[in-house]
Amino acid sequence: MSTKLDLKISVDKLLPIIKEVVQEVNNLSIERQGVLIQEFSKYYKEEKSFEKGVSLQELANAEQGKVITRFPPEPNGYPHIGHAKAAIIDEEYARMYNGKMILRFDDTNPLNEKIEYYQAIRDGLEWLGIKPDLVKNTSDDILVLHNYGKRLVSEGHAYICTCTSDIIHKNRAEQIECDCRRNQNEANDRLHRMFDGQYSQNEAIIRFKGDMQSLNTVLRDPTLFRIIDHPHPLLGSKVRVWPTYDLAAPIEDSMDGVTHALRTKEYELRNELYYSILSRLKMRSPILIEFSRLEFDGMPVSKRKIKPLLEGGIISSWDDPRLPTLIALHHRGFVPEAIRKFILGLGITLAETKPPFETLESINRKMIDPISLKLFFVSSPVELRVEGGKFGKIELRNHPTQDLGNREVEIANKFYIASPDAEDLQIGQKVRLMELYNIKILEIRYENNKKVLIGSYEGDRVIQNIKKIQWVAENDAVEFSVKVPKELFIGDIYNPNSLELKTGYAESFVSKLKAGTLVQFMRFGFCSILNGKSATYTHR
RNA sequence: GCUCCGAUGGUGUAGUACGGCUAAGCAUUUCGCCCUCUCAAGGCGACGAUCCCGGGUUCAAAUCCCGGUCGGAGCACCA
Repeated sequence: MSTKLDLKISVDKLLPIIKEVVQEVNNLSIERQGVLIQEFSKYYKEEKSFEKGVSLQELANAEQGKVITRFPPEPNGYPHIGHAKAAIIDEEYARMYNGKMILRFDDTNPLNEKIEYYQAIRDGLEWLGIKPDLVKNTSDDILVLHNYGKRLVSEGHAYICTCTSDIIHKNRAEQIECDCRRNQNEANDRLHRMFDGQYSQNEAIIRFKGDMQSLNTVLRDPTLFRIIDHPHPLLGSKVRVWPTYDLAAPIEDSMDGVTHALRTKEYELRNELYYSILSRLKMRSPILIEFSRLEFDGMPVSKRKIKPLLEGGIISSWDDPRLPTLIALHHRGFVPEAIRKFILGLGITLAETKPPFETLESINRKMIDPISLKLFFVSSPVELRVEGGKFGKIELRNHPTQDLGNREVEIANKFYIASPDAEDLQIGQKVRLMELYNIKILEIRYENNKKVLIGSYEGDRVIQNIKKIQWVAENDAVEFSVKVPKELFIGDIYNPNSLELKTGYAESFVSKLKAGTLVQFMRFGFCSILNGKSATYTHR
């Protein structure tokens, strides 16, 4: 009815009829109602593609209220757009089925984890508006994991291998089982030594009895535990025997009740191992689903590429606007709703592609347009003197259609306009100073080698079809600069011109704004305020 | 090298499990027009895909089968 205008108009006439029908239906038995619903549903085909791009396709074997997903980042760096994809998909599915979503820090390698990163990931998720139903660490379960490992060994599904990594590597390639695997009678003894600290790092590992003949090399007796003598950010040096991802992930997922475990597609080959470990342990197995990684062209996500730039001082921090980290996107002026909509629009695909950053920008632009203060900034300013114009205080609107308040500006006869505009103007041309008045260019001269435009006041009324330009009053101008991020990498190499600095004057009003305020500098672009003197360019 | 995965307009995707309703929807980009005190937003429109290639099955294939090509991943005591 909401889409049929004629019905809408005559709603008061329809109301009695509607009430009658509702009464009639309510008098029927529940069974009868069910039968009728079935019948009627035949006439109403589901509109599948309704609001496409904002909802995910159905999950296999998903029951309302019973779906549990999990987002398992390793706390080894700042979360980026790739993490956002995984986390948003996990959360969206949990929400879609009225289920639960777990945030699990997969912190099983003390060499990589840092306490700082646990927090950075939490902050990133919070910004995205993701509230996990449970937050835990894989390391919380370290003893349980040890027990499962011991069980695998004592039941003959795993063994302690003391071969060198070279030998292991070679045997894998040649599909040969080593003696460690074959001597089951030594297993228990070795097991004790493993956990009693009698082996040193690199001396022994626990390996899964997979299948050395398998074409899937992951199955050729992969490592389940190794010894790492390095303090863990949460457990210190108490623990030396650490599980690998291959062991920890399936057990944790199974124990946590995860029904649908989503991961990126580079894990595809490990699915067989995952299921195999759980079945040897006779544990319930989640459904594994994979999707492609998310990365932008020229904006690498990999720590391998970013860390050198950071360490070399080329990039000063993880929130540099050229980076795809969540904190960078945030500080640059992207809103979390835009990230979510963008990611959901991508869907779950196995195709390895790099979506256009412009699409994200476009979504964001539409979202921030109504909430951005519309202000003036002139880059590479050129002086403009107006004869016959008014002096004194005037009020300017902060947004043409939204109520975002006004600002007061004191004007005189001197202004600055942006150099690209100044270059364009011809003598005799009429142009409007936005929100102020019209002028005519009388003269273009040079004073001390600097261009100065002289114009005359030509009335207040808005004239169609003349150029409208932004301006800053001379006595209201503050020096201002905007950082404009470009592609960090071109192909595989660092782009030295990836950060451009545009300098000029902005209205003094900007110095009153809090960091993070979103503005649109008219005819320049959307920006996020950094402080009273600078901003970061969000996008055009 | 071996194994696995993928392949729809410039880009990202929908559709592909149950072949016809789709010579293919949406978004983005680009370009017009309208609106507008912005180079933004909004409205309208246009350009743009023989659905990687070659065979086959079928009355009918983007959708099924076979064989290629190209791209990605794995072959870690990382996750």
